Formats: sequence, C-alpha cells, structure tokens
Amino acid sequence: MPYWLMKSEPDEFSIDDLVRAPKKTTPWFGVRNYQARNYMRDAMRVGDGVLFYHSSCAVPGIAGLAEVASTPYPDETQFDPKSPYFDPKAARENPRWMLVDVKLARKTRLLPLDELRTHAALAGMVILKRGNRLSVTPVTAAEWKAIGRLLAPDAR
DNA sequence: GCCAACGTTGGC
DNA sequence: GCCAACGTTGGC
Repeated sequence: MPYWLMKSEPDEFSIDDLVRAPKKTTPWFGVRNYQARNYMRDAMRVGDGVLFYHSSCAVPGIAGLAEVASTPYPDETQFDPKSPYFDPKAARENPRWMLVDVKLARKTRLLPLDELRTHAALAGMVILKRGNRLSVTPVTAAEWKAIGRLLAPDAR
C-alpha cells in the first residue's frame, strides 16, 4: 500500500511547520495507537505518498502532499519524561513506539473534509467512515489519484 | 480471557 | 463544550 493519510493537529504541528522544518522533513512523533504504529513500522516504504491532514481544527482537511522519507525508528518522545508523549512502559532497549520521517512534497490549498465527502470516488476513504479515529490510514491508488486531480495547481 | 469503566479522538 | 465511537486498562 504505497499511499497514506496522516493526521496532525495544526495547533501541534501544521503544514506550515513542515514547510519551515529543516529539509522540510519531520519525524512523525506522538502516535500512541498500535494500529497506526504498525502501519509506520511494518507497511510504509520510503517514497510512499502521504496526504497531510489537519484534524481537530476549525476546518479539517487535507493541507498538503508529502512522502515517507525514512525507514522506521524509535520515537524519541516516548523516553522523555517531560514530553506529553512519554511512555513509562517504553525502554530504550525495547522501544514500544516507532515512527518514520515525513517530507513535504508541496503545500496545497486546503481540501476540506466537507469537500472530500462530496466526491463519489472518495466515498470509501477510511477517514470518511463513521467513528474513524485512526491517525494513520491507508489510501488507495484510486483515491490518491482523485485527490491529486482536486489538488492540481490549476484546479479550483 | 472477559468485559465494565475509563480515557481519548475529533467532528460538530 | 458536547458526545458518539472506539481503544485501553485492570479486576476478576
């Protein structure tokens, strides 16, 4: 599965933070859900496409395109007692939380959740399913392509 | 290993 | 701020 959607709360880390990041790359820290971790640890490959999604904000939606930029490695924040993501059960010799680096491809116009819902081609997206809370979800090639069209530089 | 209680997510 | 949905925890 070479395409993914990854949620971030813009108050915490936004597309503009990624634009400003060194090498326009960030470790995708703070994921504390096993299924989401497993996608990063077991399924992602360098170069996979990523939809950068803003959640828990005034207008949730896709804010940019990115790509997986590293193989998996331990999330440092799990070892830091001062971090909100500290996990007392994690140990350096036995890390519990793994992440990948995510590199910006380009910031796009905001493609709101409301708009995603209007497109039949996107009706099956995991993100649109009721009760979905997973912060990392697979995206199909067809969905990726449809979103690419909606986000083409000359698209509305 | 079950499952009730609890905590978190995230759209609204 | 509300609350539905769902994941995790912990007593048994």
